[in-house]
Amino acid sequence: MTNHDLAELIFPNITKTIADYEEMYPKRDLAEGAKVTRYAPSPTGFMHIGNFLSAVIDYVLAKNSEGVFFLRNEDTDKAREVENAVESIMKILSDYDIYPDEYEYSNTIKGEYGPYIQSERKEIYHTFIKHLIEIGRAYPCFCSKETLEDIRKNQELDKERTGYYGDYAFCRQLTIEEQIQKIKAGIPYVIRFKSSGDFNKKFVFDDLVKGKIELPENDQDIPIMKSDNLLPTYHFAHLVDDYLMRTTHVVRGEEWLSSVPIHIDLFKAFGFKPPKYIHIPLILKKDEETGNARKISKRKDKEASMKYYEEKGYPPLAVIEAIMTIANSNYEEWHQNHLDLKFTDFPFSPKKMSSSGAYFDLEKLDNISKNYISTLKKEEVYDSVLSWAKKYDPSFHELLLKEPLRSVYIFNIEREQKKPRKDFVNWSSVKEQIAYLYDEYFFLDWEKTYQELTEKEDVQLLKEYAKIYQEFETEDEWFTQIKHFAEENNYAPSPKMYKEDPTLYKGHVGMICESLRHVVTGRKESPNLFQILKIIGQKGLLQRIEFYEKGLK
RNA sequence: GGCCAGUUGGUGAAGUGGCUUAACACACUGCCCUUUCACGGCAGCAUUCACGGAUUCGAAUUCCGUACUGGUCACCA
Repeated sequence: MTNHDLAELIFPNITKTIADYEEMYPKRDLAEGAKVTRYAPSPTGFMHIGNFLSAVIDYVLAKNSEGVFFLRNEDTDKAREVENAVESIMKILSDYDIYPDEYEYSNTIKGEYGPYIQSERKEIYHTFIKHLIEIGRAYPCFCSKETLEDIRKNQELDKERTGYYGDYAFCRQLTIEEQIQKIKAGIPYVIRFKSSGDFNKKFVFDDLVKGKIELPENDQDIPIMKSDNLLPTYHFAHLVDDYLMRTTHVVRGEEWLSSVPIHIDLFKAFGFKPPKYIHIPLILKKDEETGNARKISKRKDKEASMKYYEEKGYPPLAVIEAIMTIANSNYEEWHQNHLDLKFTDFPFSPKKMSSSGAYFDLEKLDNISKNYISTLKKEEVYDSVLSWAKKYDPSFHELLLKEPLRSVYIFNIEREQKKPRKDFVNWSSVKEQIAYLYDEYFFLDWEKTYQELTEKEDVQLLKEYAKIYQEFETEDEWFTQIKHFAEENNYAPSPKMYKEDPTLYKGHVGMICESLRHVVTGRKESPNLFQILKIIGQKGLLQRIEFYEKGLK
């Protein structure tokens, strides 16, 4: 009995060889230096911001070098899979202007290196495993979950390293006859990789972010094929897929760093050259309870999901800017100097990436987003708010549709100037910012409208002003009039005059403006009053003053 | 516990032996501008790079040790 017999017993239907596949998936015909990257999520229907970061880096790396970026569906864990996961991933990516060159879902396939769905690559994996068995580098393991658990407990008790290695690798010592006999007896088994390393020996690994790291050699006989569905584990799929798909750069989270020895051992067993690795830092968050940094969590942190940014209505480019700043902190500066270029043109450098965990700072994102929105044209703002509201605020959407001109006008207040206002952080905050201009919201609820204000305004004075209010062409004219009005009512026409001798006046013109603003907008701050008054007109002004007065009692 | 990594201000960080009296951005504070808020302008905000020791004429930057933090140790990726 030989390894060959064992291999034939386990994989009787596998007739292709590794060489066959190498021929089917030849070296990619790309220019020198072109990078082949991939985004390889498991289809759980949830995109974590850390995964998104790696996808963005993958994409930039590929586009930057005229390489290829492909999407691979890692669906070997059938228990966690959700429907249409790939479509939804493609959708999210496209929201951010990221388009994989190669991908596959339902009946659509693009690219020559597929299938891009792991569960459809079973035969390929089996071919590689069969080879490993034939050369004596893989074996069936019949240990039950309970046995494995026992081994671990004993190791912990003896203060030994945990795992399936050395003398603990019981099934490694089985003879081929025993193995064949057990298989024939129908005992379930996994296939394990026969490791070749010595844990006490180190090798140097060059990570593109972290630089040279000394790691122990791999002596763990890890499972490479699962017993129930005969699909490979991550480690083995990574080897086969990234080899055959000719991936040059693997971008993944730092949590993978500790499995690098396994991957290197695996590549060595086949005599393949491993890809370059870019282990990106984890995205962290300060834990409220402990005050320590911790990995941003899917369960606890809403901002861990890319869905959050869509719901809040952050413009995709603002999110990209924030993400790119984590990738390379000089991104913002570069972007400022190259406003005409896209993020894919950014010369991302793994070396410059911080090697410690990064915080995704929501405050910073707000700032980036505010700045970005302030540069948009009024129509762009209108369109964006409209499409956001369509999904997340139907009544607001209706209103915007009903009054497009008025809305666009409102969005344009203090926009077309050198330094535009920065009132809008994201689309979901727009309504609150401008609600006072819509009667539908303003007259809804007195308490709510004036909740910010505590001081009582001089209604009589405002009524007097409303009487003489007229719509002027220019702001200067308008302001001259209100100055006169101030003087007539014993208010100083400028704050300076008032400051010189406050006893001479009841106040100054600025105070009248402030009162006006409070009553008209219900807020302590608002854009230019002149323009607001223009929008609501004298009638609107009177209505608002009366509304305010009524609610005072 | 083993292995690996990280530790620069309120925050994110630049920085790889002298050009650093530590860049930039966010936040914060003050002043100025202004009809208000915002925007903008100016100024302030780490005598110091977790701690201890070593190498060196010279260290945030190299080495050793300590502490703390994180990751990992699944038939999950």
